[in-house]
Amino acid sequence: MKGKPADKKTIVSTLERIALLLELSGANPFKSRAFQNGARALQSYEGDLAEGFASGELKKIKGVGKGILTEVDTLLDDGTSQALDELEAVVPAGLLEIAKVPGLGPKRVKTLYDKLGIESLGELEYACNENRLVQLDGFGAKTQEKILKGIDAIRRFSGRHLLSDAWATADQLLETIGGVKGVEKIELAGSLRRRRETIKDVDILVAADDPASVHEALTKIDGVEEIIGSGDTKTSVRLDSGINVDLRTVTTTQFPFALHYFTGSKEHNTRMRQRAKDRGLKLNEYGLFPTDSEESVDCADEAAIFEALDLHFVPPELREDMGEFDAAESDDLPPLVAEDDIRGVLHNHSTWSDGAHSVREMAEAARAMGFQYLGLSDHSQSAFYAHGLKEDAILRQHEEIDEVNAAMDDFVVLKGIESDILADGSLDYDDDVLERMDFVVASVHGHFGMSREDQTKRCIRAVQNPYTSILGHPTGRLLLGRDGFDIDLRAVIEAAAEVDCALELNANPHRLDLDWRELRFATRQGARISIGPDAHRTEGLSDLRYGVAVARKGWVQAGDVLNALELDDLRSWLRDRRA
DNA sequence: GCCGTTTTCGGCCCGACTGTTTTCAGTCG
Repeated sequence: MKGKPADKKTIVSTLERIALLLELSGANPFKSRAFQNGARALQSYEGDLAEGFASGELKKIKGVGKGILTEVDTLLDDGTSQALDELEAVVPAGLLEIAKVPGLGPKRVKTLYDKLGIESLGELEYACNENRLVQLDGFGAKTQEKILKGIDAIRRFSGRHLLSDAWATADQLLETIGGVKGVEKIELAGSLRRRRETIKDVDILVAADDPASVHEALTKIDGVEEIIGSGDTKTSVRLDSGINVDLRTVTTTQFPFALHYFTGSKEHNTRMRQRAKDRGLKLNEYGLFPTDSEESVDCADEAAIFEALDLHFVPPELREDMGEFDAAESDDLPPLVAEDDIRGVLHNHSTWSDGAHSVREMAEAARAMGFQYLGLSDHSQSAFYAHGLKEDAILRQHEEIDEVNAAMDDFVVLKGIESDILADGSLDYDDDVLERMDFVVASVHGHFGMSREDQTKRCIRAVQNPYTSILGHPTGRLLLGRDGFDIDLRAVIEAAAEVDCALELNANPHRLDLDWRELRFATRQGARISIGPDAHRTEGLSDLRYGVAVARKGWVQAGDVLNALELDDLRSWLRDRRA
């Protein structure tokens, strides 16, 4: 069936789908991995895939060979993939769902399908209730019970959690378990330490004299709903919030190796191990071993492990095998932005639109956090749902801001607006109103369903408007809720960089938009990033920490961040932008 | 399927835990 050309995202996800289907079809597992690797390699390819294919650049990428290029070719041409079509003809779609049940991998999913004809979650549940799994080789009563629980959990929880929720849970656990007698070291590991935007489970690593008491402490914590598993070195529990916690114990000597290992990512670890192997060493969670030796190389901390493999220290946020090895080899790792670098915040709401606190309350809270300025950007007139401001309300709000400013000599409230970007890409007020603003955040709040082409044009027009200081939450996504709207994001980023319009990294934990994967592209184009809390109450200001965390993950430096500027520098930047 | 300053064939990261076994396969991270 002829279709339209696939974009990069579709091509990457198609290759990943092929990899999973290959596993489920019982093919050579290395073939499946090859497709996974190929998908990853293309994902991190900076250029345009169609151009790269035409010029022969894609052929040079490690992990992309003849077989994968064949699929890419047809996907680029008409969006089809013969490999995918053939696999989908053989493997029922429901098996992909079933593979998400904890404890069920490709082998068992295949067994269930081959022996019992199970090809959907519902059928699986029915078969468990009919006690039909126990008759199969390798299955037993406990497995059946576990699968039923897994199906239930999938339905109750998406299985993933916001960075903010997982982080808050982890902070509490670190305090409680860190207080257990005999605990020498305790650290967060896993995707939470890497600051991924959503988290599957909280990983905690402990070095302790008496591991058993540490494991016991976790199982006794308030809010433990189920103990999933418990051994000498690992305990897993599910909290009533639905968050899973994995606790591992090691010795003090092993700690740095285990911390690195359990921090991941899996892809980063694979590269590290290969790198160790290339140097005649074996790396695992217990140490770094020369060939034929039981004695590990001595490493006091993670930095020493990197050093032993001729690398500079890679901050956890960057460990995604997305360029950190090249940078760590050549000492090109950037100094990442830190919370201390932030001088103020530029996207906030007050009671004038849909916020919960007044101008003065927001200002005092921001000042107490050590900021120099607060940019107030209430909603614009088209945003009826959020009590957007008409022109006369803007005038009155500005009077109130002047009063608040007059009462503070070491802090400034900047006059801004979060202007809806209308369907045609224009802003929500006439120029003479925008002229009165210190800054403008322009955001899409409606017409999400426009075509990719029109949406792209719309946002490019908005960033090219000299009154637009910042493009707000550029994709409109809500994590675990809805995908961003269809848009050629890179084209918008390039357009913004061209005219020096800043891009927002919205720090609200539900958004974290711009995505960290795009931040590096944006800063390379020279675009400024505004880390905005989008606070609707004073407490919301502290969401900034999630924004900074994700900015770090996107290789952002203080010099890239608009609101790391001192007030005077920010003001002149805003003036220049408009000029 | 991909890769190769020992290779065009024969590898492809490694270990813990679980549940099923009676020495191990499958799953997970």
